[in-house]
Amino acid sequence: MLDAEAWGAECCGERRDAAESRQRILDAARALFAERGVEPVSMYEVGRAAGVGQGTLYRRYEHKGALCGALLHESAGRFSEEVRVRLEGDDGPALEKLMYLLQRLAGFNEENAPLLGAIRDAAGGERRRERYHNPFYQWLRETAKMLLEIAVERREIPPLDTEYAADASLAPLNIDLYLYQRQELGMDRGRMTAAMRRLVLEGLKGSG
Amino acid sequence: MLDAEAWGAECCGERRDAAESRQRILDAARALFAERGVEPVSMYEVGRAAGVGQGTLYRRYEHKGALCGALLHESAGRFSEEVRVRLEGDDGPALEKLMYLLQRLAGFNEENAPLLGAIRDAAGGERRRERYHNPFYQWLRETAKMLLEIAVERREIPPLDTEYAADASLAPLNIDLYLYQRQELGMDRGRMTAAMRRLVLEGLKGSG
DNA sequence: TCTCCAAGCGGACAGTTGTCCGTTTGAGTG
DNA sequence: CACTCAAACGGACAACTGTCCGCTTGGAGA
Repeated sequence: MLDAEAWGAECCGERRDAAESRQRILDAARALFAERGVEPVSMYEVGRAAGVGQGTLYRRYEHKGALCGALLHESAGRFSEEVRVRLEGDDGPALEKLMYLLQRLAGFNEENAPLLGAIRDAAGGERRRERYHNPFYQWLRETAKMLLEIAVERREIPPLDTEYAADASLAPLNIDLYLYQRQELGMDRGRMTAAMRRLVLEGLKGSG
Repeated sequence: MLDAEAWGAECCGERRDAAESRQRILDAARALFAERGVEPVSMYEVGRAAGVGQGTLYRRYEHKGALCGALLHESAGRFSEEVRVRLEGDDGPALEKLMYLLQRLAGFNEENAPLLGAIRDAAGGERRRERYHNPFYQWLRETAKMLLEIAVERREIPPLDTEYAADASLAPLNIDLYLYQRQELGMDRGRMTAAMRRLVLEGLKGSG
């Protein structure tokens, strides 16, 4: 499960001054991001606006991606909880549930595009591994894999490499491609959902 | 077609001093990258090693991604040429040809991982669009789309949204996911190829 | 050959990231 | 309350990106 704290929430035994710094950083970031968007705001500015030194800022959030992750925490928790509830029931085909996951993920991309973009940008160079090696993606991956395993068990689909198939199913929803399709290519959500549905449920060779 | 120059080769009417600078920059970059890897080398260092000022360096290559693109030029040209030749013949199913494209792309990732990673890293923030809006990806995309259209025409597969399907087929081969699967998850190429083949040729529901 | 100027040059610079380190402080313990 | 020290603080700092701008130069035309 994707627990609280997964992507950078408050830790537990925080000293009072530390908690206050954290809150001031988050408030300042929220305000600046709301005013000017996420991308053009630097960590330097956040620190200045929050009235904390560089050391304090980076001690709490070691890069902009971590800060954005913390801001995304609530939204991500809601998302994973809603998905959990829907998947819990024993009703309906597992592939249908996988489609639900993917559609909800598209919605999550839509709602949180700027923060997700910033998180992605921050995970470059020596932080490349964090792009996939993070609790949120791990949860997506495990959930998709589980659904595919159930689908195989129930003979909805023949056996296949569920681990690879999970990554492959999620890959078209990576934030960069998603934004490219939406903003540059002008695809609408309905079209993308329909096309994705076709590919997931029928594959290329499906009955159309 | 992916022409020369697509990703940043020499331009045509270059002044002699400019050509010399460009060559020195490329030589210095190649040497530094070979010695220490791509990621930890900064543009600043490349400029210093090449003996050119910042202005000259950035006039030629406006960011590290562009420099890496230029270094990749030859390899990318070879790749697209080889694919072109294979696809030219009128023989065999279009889906087989799509698989060929994807497998060769996996090989391209493998051979050029560090440069591709650096290019990706450089395309963040206000340069997000360049991640997909570049001649190389456009060529991949158009090629995949064309093969899917042929497959539909020839009744290899039922009609579908070829544009979306092209992006979706290429998405699992994005360099970040590819490296994660290879390096973090320890998947081997054979497994990935087999799993991809299954998904492309049969879809999830295929005859297994 | 001389003139001219667009193209090219380099280095200073502002703004940023992320680290380091000496100083301060909050919260347990006696 | 006084003591202690790990935790937290802030600001200086080195390194880097990308821009700007005044100076230089290759090469085209007279």
